[in-house]
Amino acid sequence: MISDTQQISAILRQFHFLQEADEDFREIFFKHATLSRIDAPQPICDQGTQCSHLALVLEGTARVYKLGENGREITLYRIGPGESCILTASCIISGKPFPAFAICETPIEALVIHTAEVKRWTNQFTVWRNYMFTLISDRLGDVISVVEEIAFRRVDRRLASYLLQRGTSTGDDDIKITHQAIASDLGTSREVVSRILKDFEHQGLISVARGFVRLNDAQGLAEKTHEN
Amino acid sequence: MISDTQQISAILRQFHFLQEADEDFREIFFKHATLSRIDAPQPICDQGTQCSHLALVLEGTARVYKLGENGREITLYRIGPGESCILTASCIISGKPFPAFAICETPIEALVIHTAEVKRWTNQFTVWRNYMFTLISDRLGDVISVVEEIAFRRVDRRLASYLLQRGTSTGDDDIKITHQAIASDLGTSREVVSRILKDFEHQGLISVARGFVRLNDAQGLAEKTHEN
DNA sequence: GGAATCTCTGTGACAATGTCACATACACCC
DNA sequence: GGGTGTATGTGACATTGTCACAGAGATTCC
Repeated sequence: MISDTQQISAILRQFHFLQEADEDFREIFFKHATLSRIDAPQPICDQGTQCSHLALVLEGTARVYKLGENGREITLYRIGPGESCILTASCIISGKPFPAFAICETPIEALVIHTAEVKRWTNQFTVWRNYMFTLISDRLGDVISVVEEIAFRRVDRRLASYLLQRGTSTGDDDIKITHQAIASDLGTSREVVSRILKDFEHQGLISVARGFVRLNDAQGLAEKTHEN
Repeated sequence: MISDTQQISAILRQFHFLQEADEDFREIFFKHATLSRIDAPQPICDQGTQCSHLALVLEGTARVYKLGENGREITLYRIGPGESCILTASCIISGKPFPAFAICETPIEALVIHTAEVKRWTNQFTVWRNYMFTLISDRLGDVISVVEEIAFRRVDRRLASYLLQRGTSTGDDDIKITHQAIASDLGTSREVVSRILKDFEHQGLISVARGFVRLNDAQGLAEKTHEN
């Protein structure tokens, strides 16, 4: 139950579908939503488990990933403010177990809604239903993009894209991350990442140090993303 | 508009959700559904196009795949009898362009429903809505499996699994397929497939000839799927 | 029948990527 | 300062992808 006016208006700003909702639905929504905090780093969903709640993220990010037999990982997508773990939703609706792992990357503040409500609203409210459909469609698109990336693009180009994206998203040219973490995002191994980073460094595009990467020549890096 | 009683009962047998539907929805469904035939091989949806119809497949199969810059392909999933192109549905709902290619593999007989109806039913009928959600969830699961496969499993093991599956699905030990087609399904290149098939042949597991593969030792092939 | 022309498969060389074992370097704690 | 983690570097080798081109069936056309 959420009643703080300030909180409610903050939530409305994040979740666009609530703005379009009528009073009826909003009332029910805030009545059943619970504000919850999760500390990072911490697993949220484990592969093969059933989901009992849906989380709408207000603050912080979570990472949804697959784990390979050999211990390698690959990130399927991230969930940030204004988004929601649709895989959870998908599991709720289809009743299937969660097919991946989800982990809290930064402390998360989220609205938590019980499975039963999610189901009820899906049948009852068009606004909510559309929100759910859009989420699932978007994630399907995300995952298809991941397939495309790993199936067809060379690792060095993907790494270049990755660094640029990480750089601009933080607004900074210093990226605080380990080689292992990059490898886990891209679905490759640490050694490969180290090798390519060293290459980029020799070419003067970046500087690497323990735990971070600095972009020196974003322009040059951008060229690496498409052709050799 | 579909009115032939025989046809209707055949359709009911294929699409489980229609059996659970009330008379109301069924009537509307058959009123707006059109029976359509597509000859193979023929592209159905092209990447980047908008979808104007949703197809529920009665007979035949279609393949949904991604195309890489270098001309390589990878199959995301197939659509068979009783299924439907959910990517289309997803696009219809989110209004986004189709993010892949779809092609007719065998002659297809399908029920075609216009976008407007799909949207209307989704808001109006619980049965239909659930059908749509289940489809999207299932496909999301399929695509996630593809990610797992290409990210973590070795090609030889995937190929062994592929052959076994192809074999049992036809009920025959002779699989009529070219190396290129296998490569396109697995998202690798023809040369790699040829190499591994030759390996398998030397080990007495299969026989290969122009345009087909014969399984000689399914047991041995099954062992190849998990460990060296 | 035989030549021309497809499509399909085979092959070797090499580049890119993944794996393994182990060395080295840095950070932090006591 | 030494010990203990964690992060990175490196070389050897296996797997996979790419390229260029060679043959081997199949088909068509004369």
